[in-house]
Amino acid sequence: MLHFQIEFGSGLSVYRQLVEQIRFYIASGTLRAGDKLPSVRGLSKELGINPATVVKAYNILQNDEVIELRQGRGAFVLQSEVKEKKMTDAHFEELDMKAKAIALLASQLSLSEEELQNIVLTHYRNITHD
Amino acid sequence: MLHFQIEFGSGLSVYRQLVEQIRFYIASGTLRAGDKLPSVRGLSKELGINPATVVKAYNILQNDEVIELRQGRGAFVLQSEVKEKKMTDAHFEELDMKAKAIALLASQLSLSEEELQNIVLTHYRNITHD
DNA sequence: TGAAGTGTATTAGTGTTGTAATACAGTAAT
DNA sequence: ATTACTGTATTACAACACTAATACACTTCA
Repeated sequence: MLHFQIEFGSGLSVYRQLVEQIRFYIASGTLRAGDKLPSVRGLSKELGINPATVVKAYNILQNDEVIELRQGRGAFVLQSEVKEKKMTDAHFEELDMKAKAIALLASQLSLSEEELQNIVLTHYRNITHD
Repeated sequence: MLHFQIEFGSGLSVYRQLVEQIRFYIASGTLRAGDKLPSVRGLSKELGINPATVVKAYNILQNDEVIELRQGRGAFVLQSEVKEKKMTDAHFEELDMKAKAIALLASQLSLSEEELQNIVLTHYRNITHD
């Protein structure tokens, strides 16, 4: 059973969080090619958000050829492989900013170096190792 | 010389990015108590953003008692210590989401486990070690 | 056939975010 | 006093994010 976690005070819009999480599930192998995603109405009800918000997320993923939408059928995963991105300056800046943010949060929560490392690497291995 | 990096397509609003980066500079010791922040007009011009956006970021930080705004003088850092947060479920979810996002990005950019670990830990040590 | 489930589309309204232009008020240096 | 720097405040505007309600069209299954 798929589980989505939406943070409402995070500053990141709901549809972007959805896109990000679905991408992660595909990259980590939890969702594979051909798998069916939750229906627009079902997911919107489960998360307490508007159907149009789910539609927006699904449309973005369809546009990126990550999923396919079939009227009357549902939404289905197209790719199970991770598309690689070219390493650009912009990508590095993005990564660096995310790293700064997570390091700051971890320090504020008094996490040790090992705990922080553990959380990040667990997710990384989840994606790459499978 | 302070340097701010704003990502416009990131989905995170400009004022939030500013708040986040200033918090990081304070936590890492680059900015210390009593230090003067860039002026509203100066920073808005440097970053090519609207003065009101800088004002919004500064007001949030003032509200959190991180900086102090003095009319005619400028903006000054109040604290140089990092306020610790209690570890709540919400905080853990936030950390976990950030970890997922950074792990996914790193894998898409073909970064090795060591490279990812290096970037995150460098920032973490930058904050905690000083 | 009919019902229940899918995605699709439209319109309207609200709140947030950021821009733009302008004016006011306090501080510091000359 | 004057000048040039500070933060403060207001109003208007545009784009984005999300909600709400409604209707349409396709698919599946009993």
